[in-house]
Amino acid sequence: MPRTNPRRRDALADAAVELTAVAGVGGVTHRAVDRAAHVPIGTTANYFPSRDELLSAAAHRVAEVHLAESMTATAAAAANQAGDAAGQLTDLLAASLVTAATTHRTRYLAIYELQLEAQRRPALAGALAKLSEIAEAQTQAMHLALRDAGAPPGAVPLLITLYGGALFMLVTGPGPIDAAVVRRLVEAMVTGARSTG
Amino acid sequence: MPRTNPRRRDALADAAVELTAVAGVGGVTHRAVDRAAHVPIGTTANYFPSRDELLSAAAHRVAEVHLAESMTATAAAAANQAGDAAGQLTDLLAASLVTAATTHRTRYLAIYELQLEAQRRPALAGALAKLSEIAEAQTQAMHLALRDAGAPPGAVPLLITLYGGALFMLVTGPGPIDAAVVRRLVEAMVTGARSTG
DNA sequence: TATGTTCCACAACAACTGTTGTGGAATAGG
DNA sequence: CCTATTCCACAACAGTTGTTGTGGAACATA
Repeated sequence: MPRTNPRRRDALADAAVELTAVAGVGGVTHRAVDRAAHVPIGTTANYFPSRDELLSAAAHRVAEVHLAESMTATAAAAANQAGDAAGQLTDLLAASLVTAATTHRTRYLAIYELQLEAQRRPALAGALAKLSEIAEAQTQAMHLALRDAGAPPGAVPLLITLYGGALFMLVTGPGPIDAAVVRRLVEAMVTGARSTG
Repeated sequence: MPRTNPRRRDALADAAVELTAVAGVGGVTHRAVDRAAHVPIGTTANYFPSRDELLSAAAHRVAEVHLAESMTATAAAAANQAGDAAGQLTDLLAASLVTAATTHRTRYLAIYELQLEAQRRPALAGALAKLSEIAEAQTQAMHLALRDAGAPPGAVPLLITLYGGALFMLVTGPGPIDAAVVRRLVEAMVTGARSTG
């Protein structure tokens, strides 16, 4: 059985993720990953014998990296907790949106590519499901902030949907990211979510 | 020069759009379109000599069909105009979201596929730009309704972004479309957009 | 050192791709 | 009926794909 060296595995999966973003799902082939990762032709095919496994590995990897990064981000956000809950939530989400749409833009492009491919590839859908779980678990702070701000239950999943949708529009949209525009967007999202009955 | 019979052209482009939705951009090949449209192998290659032209034709076609349909929808919506502007807008958007995410789901899947492919295919980006123009022109009624409801300028593009993002989440999300959830989503969007300063 | 096991580089396969060219059918003009 | 032009079905090309198999290197164990 192949696929044994964990370091190589992750490196190949990372290369696959990057390839997904810059070349699309269609550009993710065993040989293309080999070239991108500067390993001999055939290596990727040894670690991920089928294309399903290759794409699922990319999905798992992107979830793994995302989880690792968001844990530190949450810790930092939890550090400063004072006053105006809704305002803090707005600040947090606006900053999060901007960095997601700029610094991590290629990562989300890859995620969207995989998300669409998952429509016709059940194994990929399973791998991507973990990403949604992360997003939900990630919003414990959001729960508290909204509860403090007097929002009804059900406001959190609503906010998550609005946030995720806005991120897609920003990432795939034409223009550069305008922080002021993002700020207004988040204000509208939070206000709207709080007002829901 | 090929590509002459307009009816055949549209039929091939339609087949390309459907293929984009069910097989992804990567599945849209000359021969695959031939098979899907039940025409002899080689036909699509005669009408759209390069892959760029083929995908761009699919984008143009999806915009064309979308425009034709949305014009009748707008006419119907403009028919009943009375009272409570914001409430009417909410009704209109909620109904629009539901049909977009259910009846026209495959169309939007195709659009998202093409949108991502356009990131690395300038010709496609140009073809898709017309879709955004349609969406903006489509919102004259939205402008009026929001103005009547005392919303600030800039609320309309904000609402369009929220709407487009929510549609993506609904179309690519796992579960079926729940009309009540969509309703709450739209209420939050409209409330949020109106409150923006 | 001998041995068994893990890992990997490479070859080979059939199938599919985009693109281009060509010959003939269909059609229109006279 | 003849001719010229438009349209299209098909063949051929070199290249790439997923997948599988194989032989040997590297390694640990004894």
